[in-house]
Amino acid sequence: MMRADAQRNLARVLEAAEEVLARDGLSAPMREIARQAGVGVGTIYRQFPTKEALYQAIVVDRKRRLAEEARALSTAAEPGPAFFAFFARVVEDATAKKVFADALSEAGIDVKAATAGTYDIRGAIETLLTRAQRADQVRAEVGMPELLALLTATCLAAQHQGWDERLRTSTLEIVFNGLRP
Amino acid sequence: MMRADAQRNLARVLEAAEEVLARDGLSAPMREIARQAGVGVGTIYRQFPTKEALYQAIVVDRKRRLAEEARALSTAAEPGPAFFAFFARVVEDATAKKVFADALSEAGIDVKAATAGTYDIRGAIETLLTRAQRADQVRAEVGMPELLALLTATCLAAQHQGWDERLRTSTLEIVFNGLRP
Amino acid sequence: MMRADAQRNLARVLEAAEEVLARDGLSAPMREIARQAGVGVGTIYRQFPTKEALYQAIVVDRKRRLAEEARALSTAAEPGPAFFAFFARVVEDATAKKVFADALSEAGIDVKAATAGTYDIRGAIETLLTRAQRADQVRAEVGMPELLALLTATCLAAQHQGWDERLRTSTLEIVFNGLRP
Amino acid sequence: MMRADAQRNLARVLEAAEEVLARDGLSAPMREIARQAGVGVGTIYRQFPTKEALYQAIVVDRKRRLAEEARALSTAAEPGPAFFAFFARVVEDATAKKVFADALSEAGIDVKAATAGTYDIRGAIETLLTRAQRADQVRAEVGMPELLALLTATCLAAQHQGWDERLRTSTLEIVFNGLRP
DNA sequence: CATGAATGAGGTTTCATTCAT
DNA sequence: TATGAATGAAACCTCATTCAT
Repeated sequence: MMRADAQRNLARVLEAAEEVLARDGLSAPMREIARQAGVGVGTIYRQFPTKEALYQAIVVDRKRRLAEEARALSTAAEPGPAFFAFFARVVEDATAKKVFADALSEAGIDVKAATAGTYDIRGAIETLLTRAQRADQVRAEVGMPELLALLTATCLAAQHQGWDERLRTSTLEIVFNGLRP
Repeated sequence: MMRADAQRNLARVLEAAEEVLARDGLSAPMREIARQAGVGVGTIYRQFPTKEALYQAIVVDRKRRLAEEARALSTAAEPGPAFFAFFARVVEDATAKKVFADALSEAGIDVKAATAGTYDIRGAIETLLTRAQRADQVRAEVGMPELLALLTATCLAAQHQGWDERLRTSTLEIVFNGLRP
Repeated sequence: MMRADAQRNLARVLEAAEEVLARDGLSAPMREIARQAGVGVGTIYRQFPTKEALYQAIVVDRKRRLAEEARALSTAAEPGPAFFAFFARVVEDATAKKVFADALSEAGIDVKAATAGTYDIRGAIETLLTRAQRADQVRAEVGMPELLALLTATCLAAQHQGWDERLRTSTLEIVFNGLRP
Repeated sequence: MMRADAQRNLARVLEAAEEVLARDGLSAPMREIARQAGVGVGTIYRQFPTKEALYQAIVVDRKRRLAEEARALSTAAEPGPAFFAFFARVVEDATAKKVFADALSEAGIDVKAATAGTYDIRGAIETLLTRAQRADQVRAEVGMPELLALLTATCLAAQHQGWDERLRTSTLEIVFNGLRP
């Protein structure tokens, strides 16, 4: 009973935090997050000892979903479309729900440390890349650093500038052109 | 006579603000900027009535330099290399000196309004693009929205993740490949 | 349960504010009020979003007490003494506890708006006046504007100059002579 | 030449200070006074070492004018009308040009000390009072303390509430009735 | 265990005063 | 001598965090 309650509270807090922080920026008050979640601030602090910890949790949560999507596509029949679909999906996600990558970078939080060991998002993405390259759908000289750099870049800009679907599609088309052999 | 002093102080303040804000983010205390500039906080507030105003001034200053570079390249003999050199230069700039585009977006500052009318950075970039397209060095379907989106994206990521020269070069190569016909 | 604590704190804040502001004027630091009340500054700001709001609250509180006194006397057997007793009482109050009418005027606070609808102090005073005039204890040509003007005048001066009881009595005697038929 | 300049500057500063402080209250910035006077703040500080000193100077100036008026009326043929005319004149003055008596009280400035020895405003007023009493136009039991209390009271209220001529006349009529035998 | 009132350090901003020009 | 830029203390106010209820 209690565990169910706690679980639901945690989910509500994460959801509220994601929404509020996306809307009002990293400096949004904890009060506002609590209000949005319909709980007291103390309830948040029970789960997350610090505001930073709450941010980390959001990122971890998002990375978890990202890793799931990557893994789901890593066994697709067609490696090329799977790879580009994942890329497009991530950017779309960033536009709609925000990733906070920038905010987190700015806050000096070490995201890698927080997610290490929990699940292997990097490995999942690498699988998508390698398979696409083996299928000759992505140029061989594209490495993980470049891929992550491009992913981050498009996510950040999509989020910051609020790319609409049209702009997102046409811009990604250029990037995809650059990735293809 | 005092004017010279004021001018020098203003320059020092802008320089210090750029450095401190790049280092500590948008939430860096004004005190720190003042200390870095070697002036009192009141001196900053005399020139910039608000923290936001200071940010705007930095962005305006940076845009001015950008516009100058764009214009300088807009009459180059080879439009293609000029275009890509400008792109690379902007991203390099973002890595080294920061642009604060993200911070400014987050703060809800309308950068366009602040720079409108002073100089035409957009026009200067458009000239570069058009000339490169006429020289068949850039695909015809690339428009200003896509170009600005890609510029913003790479600048943001380069700044956030601290791209080194190697990563910058290889990543931009992919983007440039995408832009070329 | 916490409500009781908050209520007591609110009372302490109002009391402290009244005392400190009466002593040090409108420019007394909030810190001093907080110290006097034995709370943190944040506690005051939780109840009163702004310094002005705190002032308003004090005035409203004082007006409430004034209205109560006026109403209590409005059914007295002898309308004349009741009227003059009220007048004297208000001035005595101003001397002892301050009314801040001046401070509030200076701050540009619309006191009437703040108290309107809550209780009818003006009506209560008008009743006292009308009854005293019907009993032929106050000249017929005295209207509410003149009465309020005289009340304000004596309160302000009593507060500013710190009238002692002797001066208050003798000065009011002159004013009362002027009000009597 | 210089002396003439300085004299004119001093007058301009005093006038500007009176206007600005009357309009914006005691907390008006020195900058604003300087701007209104058309001089730099340094020029004010050359004449008045401190803001308080400037206030004092304004009060002294006003008292000087008041004393002049009192003396001018102290030899009038009819002591009664002279006395009441002076009273009315002072209140009218307070309405139009403000006296800052309250502001000065609030600032804790000892006005008496500042004016002592320079001219005898108190003596001039006392002469008016005594002559009016000898002419049986003012009640004998009215003393200087009561008179000054009433003057201050009406001036303060007139200033604070912005008495129009009508209210001023009718209210003073009541006070004058109280002063008459 | 959840709540939200209280805390108080620290942020932005103002302004009396000084002093180089 | 007049100016106004610079100073920096101190004001108001916010908000992460704690803790009594």
